[in-house]
Parts: sequence; C-alpha cells; structure tokens
Amino acid sequence: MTDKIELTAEVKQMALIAKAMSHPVRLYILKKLSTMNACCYSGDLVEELPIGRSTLSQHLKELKFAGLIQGEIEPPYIKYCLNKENWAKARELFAQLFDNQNNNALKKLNL
Amino acid sequence: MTDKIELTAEVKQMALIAKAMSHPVRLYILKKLSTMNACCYSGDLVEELPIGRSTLSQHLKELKFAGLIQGEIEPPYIKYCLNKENWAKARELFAQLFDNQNNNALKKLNL
DNA sequence: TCTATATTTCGCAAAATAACGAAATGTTTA
DNA sequence: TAAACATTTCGTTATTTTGCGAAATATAGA
Repeated sequence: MTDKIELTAEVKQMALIAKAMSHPVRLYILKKLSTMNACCYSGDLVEELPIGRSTLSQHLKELKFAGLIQGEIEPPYIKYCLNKENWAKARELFAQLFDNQNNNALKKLNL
Repeated sequence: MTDKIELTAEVKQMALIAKAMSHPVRLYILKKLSTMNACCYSGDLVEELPIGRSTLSQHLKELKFAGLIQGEIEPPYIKYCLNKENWAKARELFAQLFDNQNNNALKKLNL
C-alpha cells in the first residue's frame, strides 16, 4: 500500500488564490487593478459591472480574504488597491506552475 | 448613467481555468503533470491522494472540462496528460495578468 | 441635528461543488 | 465464458457560492 500524500500548505494557498480568481467579476477587478497599477472605488465598479452593490461587496470581500486586494478608507469612499506583496507571491506561485523555463531565464536577467 | 460593461469571453475563459485550479487536489495533479512534463494514471493518483476513486474521477472530469488535461485510452488504463495547447494558452492568460513587464522582457529575448 | 451618500451586513433562495459508496462499463486474462 | 481490474457514472448528502433587496453603518455636508 503506497503512502498517502498530505497536500502541502503551498498547494492549498495557491488553490485559495485560484478560487478568488475563479469568477469573471473578480478577475475583471484584478485585471483592472493590476494592468493600470491603479486603485478604484466600489462605486466605480458597480457602475460598470452588471451586478448589484451588495453582490459586488461580497466579491471584494472574497478578494480581500484571499489577500489579493486591500481597502483604504478615504472618506466617504473606500479605495481598493492590489496588495502588492501578496500579488507578487501569487505571481510567483503561478509562474512556478506554468513557466519554469521562462522563469529561470528571467532570473538570469536579474529582472 | 455610465454604461455597463459586458464581461469579455477572455475573462470568462480565464475564470473557468482558475476554477479548475481552485481545488488543492486538482492543483496537485496539474503540478505533477506539468513539472515533470509527465502523464499519469488515475490509479497512481488515487494511491497517493487522500480521496476516493469516484471523487478523483470527478476532479479529472473537471480538469478535462476546462481543457487543461486530456485522457488517452491505453487499455486497461487511461493515461492523463496536460493538453499542451490549452496549457500554453492558460500560461499566457496568467502571464498577461500577473507579469506584464517581465513578459515583455521575455518577448525581447525571443524565448 | 437631519439628510444624503458610500458601502457593508443580513436573510434568503437557487444553484453549484465536494465527497462518498454502490452500481455500471469496458477490457484483459484465465 | 467467467473473473479480475481500471475507471466512470449514479444517487445522495452536506456545504459553499452567487445573487438579490432591505436594513444597518458610517461619514459629510446643510
């Protein structure tokens, strides 16, 4: 009988991050925050997305829970931005999975 | 009143891929198939993973549904491997999201 | 203090997911 | 043909997710 493997904390963490990314609305938000390196307000998002306020709030909560974004209180708004540290961690986890060769090439360039 | 955005097919497809990756067992399988560029059998997996056969079968089905793996019948086994084309597509989608600068650097190297 | 604004929390319903064991399918070998 | 093996499908249950509107919270400005 071969031994059972215990799934590592790393795999579990990455699955959590993937789960946060597994909804089109959440991915849209992440894309928006990352590609322009910008921040945004819940009110901006609710105007462009085809969902209600409370639903959006839930999605933001999940992104926060996964550590991918953070909210700064900027009365009367809450400004949401990427959590850069965790975003970099996530990038690394996905690069590791997808892109071993390319990733090594990058290291040689000291980027 | 600002116009609502229709979520793009690309975002939806990426969300689907992320969903397939959002469970530790499925991520473990993908990691295994990608890092050694190997294939494996359901029987191998069920021996090392802490889940039952039918549950594993469901997970494999979901990975197939997302297009990330494919099964070749090799009696009496079914050999599961990455779907390389879709895997490359997924890599690109995530690289685009995470890694714009690095990605551009790679393109300059013609890797 | 009262009102308007921005956002979240609550309570709910519908749908999807995860897991299991039993039964079914299909193939190989005795 | 019968038995053994690998894997999937089915039926079920428990849990989680998604979405909404109403109510709550908190702040800003009149």
